[in-house]
Amino acid sequence: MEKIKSNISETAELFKTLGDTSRLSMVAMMNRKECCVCDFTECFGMSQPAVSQHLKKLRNIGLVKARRDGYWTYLSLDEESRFYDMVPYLIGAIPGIDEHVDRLFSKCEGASCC
Amino acid sequence: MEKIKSNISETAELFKTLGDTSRLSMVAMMNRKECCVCDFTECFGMSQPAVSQHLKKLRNIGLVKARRDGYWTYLSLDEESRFYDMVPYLIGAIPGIDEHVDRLFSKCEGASCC
DNA sequence: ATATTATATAAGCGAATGGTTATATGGTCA
DNA sequence: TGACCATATAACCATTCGCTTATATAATAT
Repeated sequence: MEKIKSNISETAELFKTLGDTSRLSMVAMMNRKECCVCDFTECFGMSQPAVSQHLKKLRNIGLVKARRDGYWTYLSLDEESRFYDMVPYLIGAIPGIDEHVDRLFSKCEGASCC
Repeated sequence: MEKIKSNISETAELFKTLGDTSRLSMVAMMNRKECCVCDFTECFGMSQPAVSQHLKKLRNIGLVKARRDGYWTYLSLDEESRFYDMVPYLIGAIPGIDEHVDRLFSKCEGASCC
């Protein structure tokens, strides 16, 4: 009974978290491959703390996990997440998403991790 | 090019709008059948202006349309909306949604439109 | 006309959001 | 050790959110 209610609010929380252009784009990128924090700062032209705070929200709902390797931290969709299976559909529903993600990745060729 | 970007932000806007438990529940109810404003005030125990403002957001993104009949205004998902086809999937992805919507509808039996 | 009913809008308020700059953390390398 | 790098966190600020109360609007009904 209460579990149902919490399912609703958890799903609402997912949508809320995806309801930001930057985070939605990040998830779209991670839906294609693992990404480095510096990829995001590079291709969004966004400050490092801003990226870090967006990623924190994505980690907080369990959608994204982090892996550290030397200097860099790599982010990817967490296949343990209850939302994991929804992501490809949600992202796939965005018209022109493939071109958008292409363009974003082409912008982060200068990122320090590359 | 710019069109793609706007697709992203429009989709983000959709998620943001659905990222609220009340609005998500309203959409889940309308996904089953047309609803009256007073249904919502009744089953959410929410004030009339609060409901009205939530509905305005749903109408602003074109997801919901209104039909007036005498005293009452009836709301439903707008089949003209670019998001219309996504709704059943998005709602269907919420665990236990059917029971939740059942419970909500059972709460609005006292609504003035009935 | 006037009263009544459902709904919309306006104004105000506390809380949350998303950015900023400054600083802390923690791994790497000389 | 100490300097350096990527990332996280803290503190702050302007804007947005979601509610409230009060009032406006528009369709009945008497």
